[in-house]
Amino acid sequence: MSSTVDELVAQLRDGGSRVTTARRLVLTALVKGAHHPTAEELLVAVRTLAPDVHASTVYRNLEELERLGVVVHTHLGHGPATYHLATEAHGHLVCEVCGATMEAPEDLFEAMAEGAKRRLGFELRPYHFAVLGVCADCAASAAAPESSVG
Amino acid sequence: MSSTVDELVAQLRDGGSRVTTARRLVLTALVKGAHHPTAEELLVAVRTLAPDVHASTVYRNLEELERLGVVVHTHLGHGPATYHLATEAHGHLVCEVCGATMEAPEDLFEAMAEGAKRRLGFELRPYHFAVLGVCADCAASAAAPESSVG
DNA sequence: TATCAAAACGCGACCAGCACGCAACAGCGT
DNA sequence: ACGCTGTTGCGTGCTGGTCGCGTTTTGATA
Repeated sequence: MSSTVDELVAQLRDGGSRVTTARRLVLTALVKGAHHPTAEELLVAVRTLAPDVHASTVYRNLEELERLGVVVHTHLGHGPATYHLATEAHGHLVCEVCGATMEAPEDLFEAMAEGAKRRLGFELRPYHFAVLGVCADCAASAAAPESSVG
Repeated sequence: MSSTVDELVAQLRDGGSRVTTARRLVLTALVKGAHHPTAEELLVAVRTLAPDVHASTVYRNLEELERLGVVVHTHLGHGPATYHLATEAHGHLVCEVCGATMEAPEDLFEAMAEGAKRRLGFELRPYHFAVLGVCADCAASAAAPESSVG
């Protein structure tokens, strides 16, 4: 599932894009770094190896990579967007209370997708925005007497 | 279903908040105005009757109204948040291609909510972010030869 | 009806997240 | 090695929203 940097670089060339240091480092950070990096976090990672890379370069690279279908971005909440490889696309469940993020099982959306398609002709792409809710832990805390987090 | 301004004003007083001109006008705009107004659109509506109301006043009022559970906000896409009365809360389906917004049938989320609860202990609140996808019209256009929107 | 503390307001400054224009630079086909 | 053109660094700008501060307004009380 997880692509190598070289494979992604090949995708770039196939798409007619050039392969630059900054671009390769962005891909490396996406392949080897944390799970849901923001543009800012990617910038930091890139700068550990190439300190002069500018923020707008990272934004432009992410835009280009997204155009080529190499990466996708997802909104997990009110903060900045998070990025990951298109091959790792998946839905997200985010707890409104504690902010915990979990990957949604692939089939969780199936019944809803099928219903939307059949009843409305609407083809769900439920990966772009997270689905919010309350995680098991926070639901338990809310039921308990002392905690009313807010 | 749709509350009156007076009822909402009563909710404000119950919550310990004062009732000001700006606040009443925000509520009026929410009750009588378009379906998914942004803060900016609410500001414009308010200003038709009270031209000197400041943007930050509208933002602060919406924040306070949300804290009191009178209104909720929803993100329909990458743009500004949209607001509506808490009594009218519902899920949204937004077309990634043409931007069309539709209200999701209440039961569309049922199977998914039940699955998330049973398998992950996660209580879905699927109203805060829209669920994206491709609407029937755009799906038809994409299938047709000439169009490949992007 | 007058008083007054606290809530809300107007205003401007500020912030995050990101887009853009431009000149210099660098990838890569030749 | 050359040159075309995509990419970069840098600054500047934009949108959507927040914050601090001094003034005004609300509404409980006298």
